[in-house]
Amino acid sequence: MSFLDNDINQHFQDANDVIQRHSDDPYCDTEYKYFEPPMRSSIMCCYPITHPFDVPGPYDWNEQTSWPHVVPYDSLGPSVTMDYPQFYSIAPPPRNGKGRKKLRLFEYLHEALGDPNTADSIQWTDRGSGTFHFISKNKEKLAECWGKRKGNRKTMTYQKMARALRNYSRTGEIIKVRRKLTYQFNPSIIQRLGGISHVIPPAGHPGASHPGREVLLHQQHAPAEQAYYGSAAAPDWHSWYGHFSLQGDCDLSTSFTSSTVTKV
DNA sequence: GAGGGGGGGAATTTGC
DNA sequence: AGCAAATTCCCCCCCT
Repeated sequence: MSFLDNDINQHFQDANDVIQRHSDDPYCDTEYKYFEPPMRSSIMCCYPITHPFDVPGPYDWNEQTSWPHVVPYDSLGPSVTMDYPQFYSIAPPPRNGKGRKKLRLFEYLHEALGDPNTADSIQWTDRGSGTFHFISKNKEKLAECWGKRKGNRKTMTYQKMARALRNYSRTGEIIKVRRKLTYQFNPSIIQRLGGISHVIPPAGHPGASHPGREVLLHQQHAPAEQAYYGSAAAPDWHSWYGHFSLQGDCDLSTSFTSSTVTKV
């Protein structure tokens, strides 16, 4: 168990505790829906998985050619234009909540991704790989909503929210995908938040135990889709990370070869 | 050149 | 009080 995993485990143990305590709260409560963590069942209902191994995951550590293609950015449904005014009617959060951990941004984003009401602001690009993107038109609304939920003094903007997201690159909780407004969750984050990413780096896998390495994935056909780390030290779960790309721009099975990965 | 998106340094604020 | 996380401000770069 890596240092990162221990830390994340602690966070999610706490989150689960809270979820258990509030399991009677209706997730569909529009006024306070973002005050409380979503019910586990609510999250899971978004991911109709009956068995974790029924669904091929993108993070098969041994079979690099087995990853499914992902949803093309351009093929996103018409939901991006849907209007859900209730989503933004969110009151400030209660201060000094006792026995409750601070809501993390990635938790909020994951929550938003599981809520159809936020589909006009944030959507899964590929749920299986934990990749999501913001809708340019409404990303500021989501950011504003996040700021309100946190009770910030000033209005949250996408730029500021993105700054926080970039900080996640250092911890590896979320990394930036080299595509506009697109980010990717660490699979362990997805799994613990109730997602479908079921593949966990094996105990002996470098991604589970050696933080600090950096990787730059050079993909032959679609450099614009590269996932990459910046200069900051990032955890080395780059195997799952580097494996990701987007259908239509890059063929995973052909692009990810030993010769295409450069360790910086 | 303008605008949007992205990256990051640094200081500050906030909550645990 | 100390720390982690997030916020805020700022500047810069790249791309279209």
